[in-house]
Amino acid sequence: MSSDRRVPRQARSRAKVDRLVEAAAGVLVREGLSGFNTNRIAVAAGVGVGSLYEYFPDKDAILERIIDDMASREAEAIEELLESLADASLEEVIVAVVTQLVALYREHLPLYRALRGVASLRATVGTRPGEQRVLAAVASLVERHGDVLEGLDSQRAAFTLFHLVESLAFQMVDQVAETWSPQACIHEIVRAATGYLGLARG
Amino acid sequence: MSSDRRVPRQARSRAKVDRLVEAAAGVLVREGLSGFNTNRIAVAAGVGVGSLYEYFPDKDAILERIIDDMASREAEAIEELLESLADASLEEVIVAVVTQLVALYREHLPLYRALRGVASLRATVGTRPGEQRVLAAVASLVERHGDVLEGLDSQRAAFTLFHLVESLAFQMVDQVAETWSPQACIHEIVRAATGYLGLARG
DNA sequence: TTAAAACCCGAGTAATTACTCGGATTTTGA
DNA sequence: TCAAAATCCGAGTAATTACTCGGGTTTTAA
Repeated sequence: MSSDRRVPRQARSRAKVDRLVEAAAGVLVREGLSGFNTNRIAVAAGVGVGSLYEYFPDKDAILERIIDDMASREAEAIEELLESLADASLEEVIVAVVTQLVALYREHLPLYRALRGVASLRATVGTRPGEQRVLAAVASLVERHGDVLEGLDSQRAAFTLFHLVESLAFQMVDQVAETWSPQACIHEIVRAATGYLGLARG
Repeated sequence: MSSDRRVPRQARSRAKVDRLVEAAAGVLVREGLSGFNTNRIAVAAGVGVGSLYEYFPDKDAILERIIDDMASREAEAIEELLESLADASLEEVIVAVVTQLVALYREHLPLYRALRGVASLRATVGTRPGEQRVLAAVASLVERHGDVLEGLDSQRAAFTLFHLVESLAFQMVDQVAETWSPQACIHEIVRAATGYLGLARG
C-alpha cells in the first residue's frame, strides 16, 4: 500500500519533491502520457533520477500524486464554497459552484485535459477520498434543502448532481469554451442542475 | 493523414484485419494500455507481427480504429433510434435513448472503461464524425419539438443534452450499477434530461 | 567535533518493444 | 498455365526507458 521510500525530512528535500511533482505535471502536459518518463521528469525538475527514486517507489507513484493533488485541490475548493454558502439558497449555491468549477477548468485546462484521460484509466476511479467527501457534502446540501425538493434520495441525488455538473463543466470548457461565453456555459449547466432538482420556474 | 499501408482486397486478409482489431480490443481490456503492444496483439490474433504492419501504419492506428469502430457503432445505434421514433414525444425519445445507452454500456462495460480514458487522451476528442452526426440529429430533434421548448438554441441544447446523457449514463453504469437498479439509473438520467429541457411536471 | 543520518546523483543495466526486411506462399486474371 | 499481385511471416534491430547502485556531499544532534 504505502510507499517504501524515504520520507523527506529536511526543507531542502521537501522542496525538491515539490519541484519534482510540478515538473512532472509539466512534462505530462507538454509531452503527453507517452512522453512521461522518469528521466525526462528528473531533467525538467533539475534533479538526478536517483533523487526521484529516493522519494517515489516508481513512475506510477508520481502520476498518482499529481492526480491526488489536483483532485484534493478541487475537492477543497468545492467544500469551502459549500461551507461559506451554508445559508444561501440552493440556486445560489449551484450558480457559485458551477462558476467556480468552470473557472478552475479554464485556468488549468491543459492539465485537466491530460489528467482526465489518465485518471479514468486508473483502477481507483471513483474511490478517491476527495470525491467521497464532496459527495457527502453535496448529499448534506440536498438534505438541508429537503423542503424545496420532493422525494429525492440524497445519496442518489448527490451522485447525479455532482457528476452532472462536473462532466458538463469539463466538456464545455474543453470543447466549446472558444465558441460559447463563460456565461453561456454556466447558464447551461445551471439550467441542467436546477432542472434535475425540479427548481426550474415556468 | 491516410494510412500508407496496403488495403486488404481478398476475403482472407479482410478477415485477418477484423480478427486483428477484435484481438487488439481484447488485449486492451485484459492488459490495459501499458500491455497494449503489437507483438501481443499479433499473438492474440494468431497472426504474424509483419501482417499487422501490412495493414496498419503503426500501433496507434489500431487504437484509433478500435475507438472509431466503437464510436460509430454507438452513433449508429442512437441515430437509428432517433429515426424510428421520429413521431414520438420528446419524453419517449429521451427514455428510449437513455435506456439504450445504459444497456449498451452495461453490455460492453470493460471495453468502454478502457476506451473512455484512452479516447479522451487523443487529440481528436470531440471531432469524431460519429459524434458530429449525433449532435446534428439531436439538434434537429430539439428543433422539431420547438413548440414544447422555449427559447432554446438548438445547437447549444444538443451539446448540453448529449453530453449530459452520455456522461451520466457512463458514470452510473461504471460506478453505481451494482448498487442501483438499471431502472434507477435510467430514471435519474431521464429526470436530468427532461429537467434541463423544462419538460418536468409539477 | 564527529559519527550517523539524510540527501544527492547519473552512468549503467536489463528489459521491453515498435517496426523492418527478405523471402516464402497463395490468389488472381489474362 | 503462369507471371504478377497480394498475402503472410517472425527473427532480428535499434531505440527507449524504468530503475539500481555505489559513492559522494550536506545536515543533524550528541
